[in-house]
Amino acid sequence: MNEFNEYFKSAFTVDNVIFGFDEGDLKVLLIKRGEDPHKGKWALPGYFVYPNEDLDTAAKRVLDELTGLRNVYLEQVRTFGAVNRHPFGRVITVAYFSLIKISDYTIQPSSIAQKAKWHAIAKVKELAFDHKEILDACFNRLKWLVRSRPVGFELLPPKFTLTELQHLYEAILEPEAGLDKRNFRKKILSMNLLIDLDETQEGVAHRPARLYQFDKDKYEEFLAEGFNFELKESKKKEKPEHRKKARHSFP
Amino acid sequence: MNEFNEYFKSAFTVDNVIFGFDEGDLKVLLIKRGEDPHKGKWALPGYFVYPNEDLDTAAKRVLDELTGLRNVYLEQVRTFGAVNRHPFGRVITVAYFSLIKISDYTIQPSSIAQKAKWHAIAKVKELAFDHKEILDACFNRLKWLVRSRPVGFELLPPKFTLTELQHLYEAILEPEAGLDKRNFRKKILSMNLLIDLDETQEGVAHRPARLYQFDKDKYEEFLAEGFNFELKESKKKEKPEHRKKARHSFP
DNA sequence: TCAAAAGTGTTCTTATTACACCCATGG
DNA sequence: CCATGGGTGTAATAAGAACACTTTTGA
Repeated sequence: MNEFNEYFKSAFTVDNVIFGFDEGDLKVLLIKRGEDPHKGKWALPGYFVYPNEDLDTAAKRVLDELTGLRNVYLEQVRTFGAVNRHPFGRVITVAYFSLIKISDYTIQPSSIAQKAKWHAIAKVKELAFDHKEILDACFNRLKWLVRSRPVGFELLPPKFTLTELQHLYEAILEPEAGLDKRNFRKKILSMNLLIDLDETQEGVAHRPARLYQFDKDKYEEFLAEGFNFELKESKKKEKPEHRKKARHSFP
Repeated sequence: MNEFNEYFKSAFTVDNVIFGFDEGDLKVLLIKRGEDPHKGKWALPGYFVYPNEDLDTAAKRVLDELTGLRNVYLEQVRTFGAVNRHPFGRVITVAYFSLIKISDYTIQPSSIAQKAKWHAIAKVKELAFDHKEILDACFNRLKWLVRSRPVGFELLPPKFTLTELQHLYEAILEPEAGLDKRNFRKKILSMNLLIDLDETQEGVAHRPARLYQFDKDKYEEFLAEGFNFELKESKKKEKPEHRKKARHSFP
């Protein structure tokens, strides 16, 4: 085992891209770094993995300390390990993302949580370390995920309107021309994963929308069989082109 | 920085699931371990990541030392880091898979390569460490990948018949009833990613099949736009059921 | 009564599926 | 001449895309 001692001088961290949805924007929770390296820059919440801690556990711990939330959607995405990515030595980081309901989030008393702030994804330009690259990778994974599994609900409050749901999908998928309202509703409702609560919004200056709830039980049933949660972008405003020769539209 | 010394006592490895396709079976290249731990068991090829080496580079190195191949399809899948997965200490491993043409593979002179052998995926039941779990994760990723990108060609010799291609897809996707020959051909050919070589097989005891080649240039073009490489299982032999209520068929 | 968003169906087009027979070769 | 796998087309069905007007509320 002596011959391997050389290799036992590295460390690894987890970094967590925590997604939320609010005011029509997809957001990510970032920490303003109080110390070097990268002091003053925004960074993903993360920390070293303890010697006796599994990777998933570490990711949950980071999330819990920051938001007080457990039992949320959390998934490993990819590991980033460029040689010089961390000034302290060889540190690779395992990237996770989680989906939380911003309405459930309350700032925790921990010092780190005091420095946390939600940022609209689209406006995040630069982050500490290689965190921008990590954010992009997680955002891409989310784009894929949302087409294959109904995880969107993880980001919405328990009761929501179809328009809110559509806006969430638009915030994630960023279709140029938006999604077609009628087709979106048809597709979503045809999945039978929504419970119509027979309630409506109150106090809005327009016709109040019906409220729905995600039917988690029915979802579990479907998971066994597998199903399609794809959503395609409306072509409405597409400039009249001489119709692409081949339209193998990978979603 | 002292406060972090505690964490710089770990190591990480890469493990590589090397897929090949031969005799109608999807195969994986495994190494028979010559030393403890897990002496005598089959394991994925892998090694510690050198202190000054990127993760991808390490994965390529492992592949190169074993097969002599470079410039092959290689992708990171997931990182496995259970606390006690390795008896030498805390070692997490970054899993990769690669797709190679078995016809290009020649056993390398290195001692490790002498112990390598191809195993049909379906027959691999137990592996050293958590390598079976890693293999399963990579196989699942491949199943997904093959539906979204035309990577199947990475596993075939430069010239192949449509039936060989179909058998490859069946080996990966494992559809219960096989794929429908006519629909498969229609779909594949409609993608315009194959060059008809205007050659045929020789020396076969039946009508010789046409040979095709993958059109890499055209693929690069398509990549810009995105496209669909999905293939669905034939329902031929499905027992006559009262037609599933909802058939959101996630591929 | 106005502004603002909710809600709702139909038609057209495209993709997917199911399905059965003749063809070319070597032995 | 036979065994083996190669090769081909069509019709029915399902899914996706385009598209515009009426309704309900608060201000």
